[in-house]
Amino acid sequence: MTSPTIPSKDPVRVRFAPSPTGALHLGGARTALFNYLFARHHGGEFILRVEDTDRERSTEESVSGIFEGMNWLGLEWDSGPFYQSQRMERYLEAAHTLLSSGQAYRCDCLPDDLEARRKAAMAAGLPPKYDGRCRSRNVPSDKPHVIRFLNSRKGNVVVADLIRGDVVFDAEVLDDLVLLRTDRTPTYNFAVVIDDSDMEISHVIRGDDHINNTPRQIALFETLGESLPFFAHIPMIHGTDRTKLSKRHGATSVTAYREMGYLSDAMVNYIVRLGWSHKDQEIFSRAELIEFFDLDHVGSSPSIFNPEKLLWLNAHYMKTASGKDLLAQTLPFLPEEKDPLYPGTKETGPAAEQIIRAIDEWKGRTRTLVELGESLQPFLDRHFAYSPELSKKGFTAESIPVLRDLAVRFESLDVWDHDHLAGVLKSATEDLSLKLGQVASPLRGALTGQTVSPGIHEVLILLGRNESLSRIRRAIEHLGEKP
RNA sequence: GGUCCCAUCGUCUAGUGGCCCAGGACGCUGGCCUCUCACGCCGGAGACACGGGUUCGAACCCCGUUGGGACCA
Repeated sequence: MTSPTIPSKDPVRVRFAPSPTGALHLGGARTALFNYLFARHHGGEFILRVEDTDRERSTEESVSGIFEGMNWLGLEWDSGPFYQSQRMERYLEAAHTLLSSGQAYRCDCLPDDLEARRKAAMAAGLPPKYDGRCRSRNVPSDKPHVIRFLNSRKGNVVVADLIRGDVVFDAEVLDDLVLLRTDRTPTYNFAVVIDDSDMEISHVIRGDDHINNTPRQIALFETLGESLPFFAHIPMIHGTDRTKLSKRHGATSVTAYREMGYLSDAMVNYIVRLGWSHKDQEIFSRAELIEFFDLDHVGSSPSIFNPEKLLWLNAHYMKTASGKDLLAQTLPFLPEEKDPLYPGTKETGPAAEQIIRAIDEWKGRTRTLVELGESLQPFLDRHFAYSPELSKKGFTAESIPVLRDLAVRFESLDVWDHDHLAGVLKSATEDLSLKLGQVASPLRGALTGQTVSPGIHEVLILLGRNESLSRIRRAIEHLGEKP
């Protein structure tokens, strides 16, 4: 790779320009993130532009989905959203300016004809591009027609890509591309160039699926007399089968990951490391990302989405977050409790403190908010069910004496804290000639209905004396009922 | 089919001619810790696609091959 002295074109103005034809997927989110970080790093401006000229495929749902995804990831834009659909007269005007200066012309070739001629050219071993028939035909403006760019570019067009180095295209393969369709709507390449130059974009950072469009756009910029932005084409994100990420690779929209219990910070940290690196560092705070991010360490080969690593990052962010910070994000993953142990489990509710403590005990053991929500269940609901796993682990009628013994000791314990509880368990263990596990395990079953939980002392504290005792009594009853 | 891009452990990557018989991370795996499950800690297996050059020296530079991908059709 050639080396990039990253030019500092001042001021830095970048844009994220999604087509609202679907949700914000991982690749789009990463493109948005790179643009955002580049802007923040250089103190520039991050512009959001919605490329919705394709009225057939663009939807309101997609637009709001994209905004929602960006908001969730914390990618705040500084200006926009601008909609191409609201700039139609601008494209029309620009096309007519080119027309009157002789840099564009009307063409009324029919699609079928074009196709036939293209095939003929291919058969003759020529490139299948537009043959320029209408260049000098002077098609009258009252006939249905498209407006074509009169491409007079000769030689090579080189894209001085900040990531790939010089990418050379032969101008011969460039077409007289359509600027305006018969229905007066602009084509993608035309609208993009008009917008990028009107918005004075300094750096075009986009997926490399657009690199083949770039020489056409450059030819347009030049004809328009506009200075070129810098281009940076970032590699794609592929699915496990190494093809472009799409629906068949499972969840692709970023908001789907929010619903699966992923944290925004984890998601951002994961996608930023796809194609970008900063030495050996894996974990980045938002501030570090802004401080370190630049284009010189963006790689040029495509990467494959790896859900395992995302999961690991999510677990990392969960265990390092405070229970307090996790509370609001966790609440949506708790079912509506019918008989909450802690009433008012709202963020500001009276039980918030209790929930936070439970989250703090659990967050290091679960990898997503969904798992966290499930794990919290026995602590929120006094009508939890006993897991079928329990009896396999020795939670049987034989546990009754141990539980009875513990109940007596707990009733007379004066201070309900970690040290005193540990003391009780220790003496019970010794008096009964058991191992700690043989006491803790049935107790865990009685208190949570589960075979796994945070440390047994923490569970006792979380539930408190009354709830702990009532659960122990209930367990004795439950086990006694067994034949 | 045409144009363009890409190529380091399974995956994300460090590496910009000597520091590399290639480092980190996820995953996998052996162990320690331990009341369960996690976490954490210590260890292990695991890669420079291939072939030619250039050079005293190449993962790094050049050419080709192969493989993959994107776009257009």
